[in-house]
Formats: sequence, structure tokens, C-alpha cells
Amino acid sequence: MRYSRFFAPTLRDDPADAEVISHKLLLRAGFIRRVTSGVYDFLPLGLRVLRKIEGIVREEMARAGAQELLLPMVQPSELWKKSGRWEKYGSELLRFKDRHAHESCLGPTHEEVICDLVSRELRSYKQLPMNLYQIQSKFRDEVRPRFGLMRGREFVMKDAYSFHADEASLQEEYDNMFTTYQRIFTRLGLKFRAVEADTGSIGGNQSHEFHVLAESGEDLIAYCSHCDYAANVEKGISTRDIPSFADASLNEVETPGMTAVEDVAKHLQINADQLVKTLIYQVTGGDFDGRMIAACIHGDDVLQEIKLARALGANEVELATDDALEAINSIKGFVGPQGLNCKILMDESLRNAVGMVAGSNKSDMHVTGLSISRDVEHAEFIDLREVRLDDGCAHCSEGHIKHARGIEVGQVFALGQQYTKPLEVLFQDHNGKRATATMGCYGIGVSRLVAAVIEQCNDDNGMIWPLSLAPFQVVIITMGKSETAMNASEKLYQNISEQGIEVLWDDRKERPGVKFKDAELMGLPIHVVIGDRGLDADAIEIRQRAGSKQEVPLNAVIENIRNILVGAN
RNA sequence: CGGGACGUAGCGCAGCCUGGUAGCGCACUACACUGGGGGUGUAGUGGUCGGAGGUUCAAAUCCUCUCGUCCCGACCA
Repeated sequence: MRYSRFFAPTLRDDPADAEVISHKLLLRAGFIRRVTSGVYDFLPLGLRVLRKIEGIVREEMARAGAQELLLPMVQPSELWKKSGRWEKYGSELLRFKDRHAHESCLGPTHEEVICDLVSRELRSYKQLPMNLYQIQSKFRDEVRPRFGLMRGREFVMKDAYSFHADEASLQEEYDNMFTTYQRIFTRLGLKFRAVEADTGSIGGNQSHEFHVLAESGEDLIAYCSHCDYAANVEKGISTRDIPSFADASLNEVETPGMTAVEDVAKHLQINADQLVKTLIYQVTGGDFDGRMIAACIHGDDVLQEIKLARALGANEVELATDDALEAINSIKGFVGPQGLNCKILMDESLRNAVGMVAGSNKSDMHVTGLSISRDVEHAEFIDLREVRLDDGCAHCSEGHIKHARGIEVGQVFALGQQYTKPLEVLFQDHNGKRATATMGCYGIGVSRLVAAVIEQCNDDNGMIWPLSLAPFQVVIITMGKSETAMNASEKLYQNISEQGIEVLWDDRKERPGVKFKDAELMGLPIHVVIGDRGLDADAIEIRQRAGSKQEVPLNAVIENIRNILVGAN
């Protein structure tokens, strides 16, 4: 490609509305342009990288035995009603009516459509297992799109769906996909970590997320300093020191105006961990839809709302309003577990607690000497607390919990029969009986990966693409505009192209500095610098974006490039 | 949805408070010089000041509404 004809509008300044480095560089280097919030054009450079990533994903999916197909973006509401997600998915699902007033939506994910397809074609267990995938644009009407390609509303995703005759087969494929994902992210040159994850609105029994480690990541990962345990904090577990206090009789104490844990603790001269923090939530969805529930944790713990919602089978939980507290017999700031007119969930760590302090459900009063088993009726104990930094590891007992930020670029789910049942994906098993298929699904955020790679591979001058992902492997920078230099450059450009190497020839009539800056901004890996000076000395400069630099005779340039390309593979 | 900021040329911004000829840098066009790290000069092109309404002799500027964008939070395969 000749730069003078190439559509790659670069910017000298950072665009005002870009915050993270990948977003800034993608805009500055002319890879993408914004159309509307969370929706982007992929310009030629951006598309080239996207296609490279897709290519690697395709190769590894093929190696894993999956088959590519392409499903529609527009989906009929009927399928979503059948799975129950028409109601459940919420406003992230972009819904609309066609000219016949038929309700449809843009696919945010494709469990319904693939189940519909497979249910109509699957007959025998002999056809199983089967893994089908696509690489396609998804649309999710995110509440808050941000950071360019990191969280768009329209984005490119690789989504795979596997179908199985039994759980063992699903587990096998889950492991297969897990390994495949590790291969893919390794090939992409990423520092990443697989972590245990909540199953979210997709549902299912088991799930892992793959996170690219980066400060700009939106997710918080908890991992063990000693063993290989790692989990999203939404799901992570840890051990904490459970303080033991002397059992005592129940007493009421005056705590005027002290509604915060710290105030009460200070007043009573105790640590926050002796308090029981009681939070009242309004539940949406599931068996407790529309009701309020109480959740209790130690005063120095943070409640993990995703865990709470999951335990209740709810779509979401939201802190109850002050007024609502009266309905369950309590009062703002002095909520406690006793005598509440609602279901009470307590963190495991409180199961045998005695001598605790809690709200009394009366204004300006707390209780001391609270014994959970003696004084609280009908409490259920589950894991509700969020893992804290430096907590003990629940898996190895030697390590401690550390935190890292991550960009979620992939997730694998063992779904079980959550979709195959309502959508009736049935087959005849080896006994000739009708059975419901078991399912897994596996996603990779392909366009998000473009941003994730940049987050990890950049410097002050711009992007630094690995050879396998670069939009062009080589850029020829012609210095000056002498005929000799232009002719030599053109010849080299043609020769390199003929080798099947992707090369951009910067034939613009620009000053050298401009060309260097642009080549570096775009992060092209190999820069060949040709000017009269080098030609006269027969010493052509070959630079690598990542660092090194050498001079070689003109007729050895191609061989040198080949060596670099091979060496990197 | 709550909180905050912003919208003036392709990009980055000033002007607004205190109403009176729409500006600067970069980019772009032409010419000249220059030619190994975003060079210099001369002359140019390009703007319904996001939109609508109002106040006023007069609105980018003041008022009301509205649309859009970004950030924080809530939310999120």
C-alpha cells in the first residue's frame, strides 16, 4: 500500500473525549472513528488488526474442532420469550418493531438462535458433541459505553456454543475451550489470567473469565499470592479472621445519632468487626421479586451484591429506600437483624458469632451481647462478603489475597440445560430415549482485544504491534524526494510485496520527522529507512519498533526482514 | 438513572463573566526555500458558534427548553 493513497488520517493531538491510552491511540493513529456513543467505524488500519485477531481465533477454534457458521443479528422476540430472557435481559437488549409490528431485537448474544437451529436439526446422540461458533457484530445497549473499543455498544465477538449428550462431555469441551483460550491469548502476546467468575445474566453452573492485566481494566481480580487461585471479586472467596467475643446477655445501649459503623464502634470502644452490619435490599426478579430482604456481614466487611443477587435468584438487588425500612419494622441507621419482618441472610462468618453489637431497629439505640443463634430467628448463612486485600486464601491456607485490575476479553460457561430445556434441544440417546442436550458457551471480545493489546503494548510514541497482529509488518520510509531514493524505494516496495509481506510504503512528500512519527504512532514493527545517504553508502537502515536497529546493504534488506519475521515466529 | 463537565473550522482550544466586525495553533490549498525526527516564509480555503425558542436596536455571549458527547457512580456474557 502506498501511504499517499492510503486512508489513515492521523491526529497530532489527543482527542478531547478519549480517556484511556488505547482509545487515544486508536483515534490518533487513524484506526477508528466514533459514529455515536459506543459505536465506531473501523478504518483500514483498524480493520486489518481486527482481521488478524479474528484469524488467530479462527485457527485455534478450528484446531479445537469447532465449526464456524454465521447467525443473524436481528432476532425474533419469540425465541427470547421462550427462553424467558425477553423479560429478564432488561434494557440492554435493543428491541424494536418491524413494519408488520413484529417485535424483534438486535442480538447481544446468541444462545436462543443457536438452540433454535440445533433443536430443529439434532436427532441422535451420534451427532454430539458439536461446537459451533461465529465471529459477528453484537449489540448491547450498555448503560455507559466508554473507553473506545473497550466497552462499545456495537462490538465484534467470537461466540461459540457446544452441545453434549451428557455432563462429562460438556466438561471435556469446557476444558478444551479453556485450553484453547489460553493458546489464543498467549499467541496474541498478552499477559492474562484466567479467573473464576460469576455466571451473570447468561447463567449456568461454572464459568471462568479471561482477563488481560491492565491498570485501565474495569474488573477487579482477587488472586492468591501462593497458589494459583484467582477469581473476579464478584465471585471470589477468602478466609478472614473471625473474632471471638465473650458471650453476654442482650442489652440495649444508647447511641444517639450514630448511624455509621465507625461512629458506633468508636463510641463503644470496640473494633468494627464486633458489629453486625445489616443492609436491607429491594429485590427484582426471581422468587423474591418485589420483596425486601436483609443481608448481614461483619462491620468491617463489604457486601458483594452480585453474590447476594445470585443467592436469591434475583436479577438485581438495590439498597432499599429509607421509607421502605419502616415496612419491615426498622429505621434508617439503626437496622439490626432482630425482629425484622423479612427474610434474613447472613454471611457464613457470622454463623456462631456471640457478643456482637447490632442495630436495634429503634431510633438511637443499638444492642450489645447479640448472639446470632440465640437472638436471631430464621437466619440463613451463605457467602456474602467481598474478598478483601490480604485476606487468607481459602484454597491453600498459606497465601494471601492480592488484587489486580483486568480487562475481560473472554469467558467460558458450562451452561447445563438452562437454554436447551426451554428451547427444547432434544435428541435420542443411546437407549433410544428422548433426552435434553447439555450446553456450553464461550465468548471472546474480538474488538475489545484490539484495545486490550494496545493497553499492554504502547510507549510514548504510540502503539507497538507484535508482528502477528500488525496492520502492516513493514513500513518503507523514503527520505527526501530524490529520484534515486524514490526509485529504489518503489523497487524494494514491489519486491517485498511479492514476498507476501504486508508493506506500507510512505511515499508522501513529507519531512522525515512526520513519517517517523506516523510509523511509530501506528506501531508498525519493521521500519526500512531509505534515503540518498543510505543508498550512497549501501547501508539501509532497518529499525524495529520494539527497539533494535541495524544497517544492511540494499540487496540484503529482504533477507533481513524475513529473518526478523521468522525469528519472531 | 444519580452526580459532574463540555459542545465555537477536520483536530486541539480562546472568546462568554461585562451583548456590538468570530479568533489562535495544527491540519488543508498554492508558491518558494528546506530536506535524517511533526521545518520556515508568503498568500489562501474552510465556521448555520449543537438545535429551538425567548430577552434586546443588537446574542457565540443573557434566559428557557432540547439534542449530543465525555467523566465518576449505579449497571454489565
